[in-house]
Amino acid sequence: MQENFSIGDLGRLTGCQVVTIRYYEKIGILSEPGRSAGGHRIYGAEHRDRLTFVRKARELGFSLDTVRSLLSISETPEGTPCADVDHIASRHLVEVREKIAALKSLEGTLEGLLDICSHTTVEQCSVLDALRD
Amino acid sequence: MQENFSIGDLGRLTGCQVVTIRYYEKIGILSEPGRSAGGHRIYGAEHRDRLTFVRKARELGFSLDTVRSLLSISETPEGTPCADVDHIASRHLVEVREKIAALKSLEGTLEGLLDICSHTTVEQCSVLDALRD
DNA sequence: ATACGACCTATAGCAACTATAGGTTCAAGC
DNA sequence: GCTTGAACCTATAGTTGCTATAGGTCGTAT
Repeated sequence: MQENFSIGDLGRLTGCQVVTIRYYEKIGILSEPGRSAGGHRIYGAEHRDRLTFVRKARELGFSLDTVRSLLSISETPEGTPCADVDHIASRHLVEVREKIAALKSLEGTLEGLLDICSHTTVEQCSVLDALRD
Repeated sequence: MQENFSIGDLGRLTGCQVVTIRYYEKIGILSEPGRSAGGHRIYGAEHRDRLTFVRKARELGFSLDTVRSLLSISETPEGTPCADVDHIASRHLVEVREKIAALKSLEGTLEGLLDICSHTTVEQCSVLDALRD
C-alpha cells in the first residue's frame, strides 16, 4: 500500500505552506517529487517524513543551513555517533540563551523609560529624550 | 560656527556604517545632504542628531518603519502630547516580552532534549528522535 | 605631482520566506 | 460529457535591514 499526496495534502499534513514546500524544493531541502500527467507534484510518505523533520527543526529555531546538516546526519548509517547533533543543539542552546539575555536587557530599558515618562508632551517625553541623546 | 562632516565622520560620530547611512538616505530616513564640488556628501549637526536618534531607536529594537513614526512625532511642535510614543513603546515592550517567552520555552525544550540524549548513535539520539516524530 | 584613502554609483546578495500575475489541471456535480 | 471552481503550475518581485562587490572619482598630505 502506497500513499500519495498532492502538495496541498502535504502542506496540511506537515503544517507547512504550499509555497514554502516549493521553495524548499527549489533550494534543495526537499527532493523533486514525481509528477502527474498534467504536471502536478505527487509526494510519498518519505517526503512527508522529511518535511516533518524540517518543520520541527525550524520550530526549534535551527537555520535552514543547520537543518541541512541535521538531515544529512540523520541519514547516516545506524551506529554513527550523534556527537555532531549534540554539538549543533548545544551551540544553538547557547545562542538562544544569548538572545534571551539581550531581550531581557532591552525589556529592562524599555520598562525604565516607560516608568519615568510622565505622559505629557513630546518635549518632556522620557522615551524621546532617551533617543535624542 | 557651523560644523560639517563627511559621511565617514558621521559614521564615526554615530556608530553607523557608511553604507548604512547611504541606505538610510535612499529609503528616506535621512534627508539628502549638501554636496561638495566633487559630489561628496556634506553633513551638518542636524543630520548627526537625527542619525543618532535613528541609531538609538534601532538599538532599542524598533523597526525602521516605527523609527519613521518616532521621528515624525519627535518633530511635532512643543506641547503635542506624547501618548503616541507611549503607545508605540508599550506595544514594543509587549512584543519583546512575547519573544522572551517564546525563546524561554524553546530553551526548555532544547535543554530537555539534550538532557535525555545518551550521546551514543544516530538511531538513539533524542534530539533526532524529536525531529523524526 | 602623485599616491592613496575616502568617497561615489549601481547592482546583487543574505535569510526565509511571502505575494503577485497569469495560466493549466483536476475532481465533483449536473 | 460538460462545466465550474478550487487547487495546481511557473516565474518574478517584494519583504527587512542591511552588507558586499565592482569599477570608478575625489580630496588631501607629502
